[in-house]
Amino acid sequence: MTKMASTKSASFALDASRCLICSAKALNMCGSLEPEELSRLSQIARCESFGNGEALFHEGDPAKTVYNITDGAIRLSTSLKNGRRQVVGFLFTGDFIGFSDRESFPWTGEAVRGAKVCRFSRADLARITTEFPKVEHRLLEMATADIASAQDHIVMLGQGSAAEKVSAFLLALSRKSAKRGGIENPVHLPMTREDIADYLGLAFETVSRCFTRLENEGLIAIESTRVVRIKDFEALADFSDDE
Amino acid sequence: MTKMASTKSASFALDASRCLICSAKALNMCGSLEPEELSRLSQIARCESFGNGEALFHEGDPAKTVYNITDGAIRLSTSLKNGRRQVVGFLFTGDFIGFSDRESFPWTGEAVRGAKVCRFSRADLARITTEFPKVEHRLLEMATADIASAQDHIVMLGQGSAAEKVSAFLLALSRKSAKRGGIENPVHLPMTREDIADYLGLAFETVSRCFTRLENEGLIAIESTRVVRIKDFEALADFSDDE
DNA sequence: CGCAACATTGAAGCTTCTCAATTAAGGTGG
DNA sequence: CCACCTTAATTGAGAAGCTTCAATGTTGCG
Repeated sequence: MTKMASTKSASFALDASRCLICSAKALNMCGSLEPEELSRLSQIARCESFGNGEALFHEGDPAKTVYNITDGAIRLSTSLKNGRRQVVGFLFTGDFIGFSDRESFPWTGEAVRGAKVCRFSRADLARITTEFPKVEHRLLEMATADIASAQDHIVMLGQGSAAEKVSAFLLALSRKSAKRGGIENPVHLPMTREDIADYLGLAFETVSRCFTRLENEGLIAIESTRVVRIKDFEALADFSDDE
Repeated sequence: MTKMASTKSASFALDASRCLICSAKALNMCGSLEPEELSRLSQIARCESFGNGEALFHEGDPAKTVYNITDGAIRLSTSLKNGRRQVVGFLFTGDFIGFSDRESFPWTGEAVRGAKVCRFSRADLARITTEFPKVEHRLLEMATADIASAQDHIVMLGQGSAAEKVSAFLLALSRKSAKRGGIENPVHLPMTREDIADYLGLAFETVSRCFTRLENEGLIAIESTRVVRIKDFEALADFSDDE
């Protein structure tokens, strides 16, 4: 793993436009935060950057901080005694890291090909949520979205063949990208085949074979290793929980 | 499915001792609710009972209500086009149903061998959370627990052999029972082998074979179809993510 | 340019699924 | 209370799919 000591706590300004807790745009859903609330959030936030594969925190570290991703992608994973790894989730711009009731992080968080985050001290955030109920309301909304995402993951893992899982994964990535304002169709895959395999509970060779097969069947086009164009959304969707 | 028209909206009193939102005991974790808050919650709650296999709501129904389980177990599941079913979760006394940002329920909720719930109108609850931030704080805690539970489920689904999944499932059931004040060891299984299979992404025959094998290896004793005694916690735990 | 990490492809083996038959359990009505 | 009928659970054998082991090809970074 490339370990670049690239943490930059130097940038003081909170990138509010990309930080979902603070973003006025995101908060339109539930009424916007007052300037005072935004200001208080800015005071406790610290922006950091992480390089390719660099860890934000490790499984078991005391969970004193939470994060809001402002750019890039983060991989949450746990490793099991047998040496295997389960990727619990991929998080993208706008997503929140830190919904856990435990003293220490239940997963390792690593940047997938570079990422920027806003870091909050859990204690600071707790003080602010007590003071400003709207912030807590926003957190509950984000936790609810997290639950939906985990349940989608459960359905992906539990049902169907390897090819169905990979199809569902591609469609989910596409959908999530569109939802955060990115492009829908040439799907960009920041993660490796092994990451995808550990997310879907498959061997990485199997994932690779599924990509090849989906391309041969004309459902996708592998434009490059990390860019996949969906050629037939409906067929892929049917495939992902039909055949 | 046995369809008993057993819904009893007749009982007006809120069983606060078993309703985690309202339970003073549960709220000790985060400071207790004021009598006024409890009273308001009681006003909007309605207690209902459901018989064996009876549905509280179906996938796609407008999600106008949320529930808090006061007795029994509920199975949340989605069915896929190919006819297969994924059980997204089993919920027990104290658990909350309704963390979803969608207009309609993303899953079907059914009683597993009889259950009692407190039903709340989502709109009523929203009014109360606006008025009483402590209630929202409590909801966030419950949502966080839900996320942890979903992630445990993800790890169970993604990793290991069928026997490892079944071992992990038994240990998780035991732990959850102990956590809500029930017995830890002879694990009671309210659900069928098929329910377990659909939860773990296996065929029900495979689940059955795993029970038999775990018994033959001396790790468990099947006291009856629905009661399993764990004879060797450590071996089962090692087994569940080692071998 | 060269090395190291990532990805693809092939073949053999093994786990799980599917299909099928049998046994056990649970609930209903006589 | 027992017999019956339906549902649930167990067990077996064969087929399918995934994983593992192994080799080769590709990409990207220093």
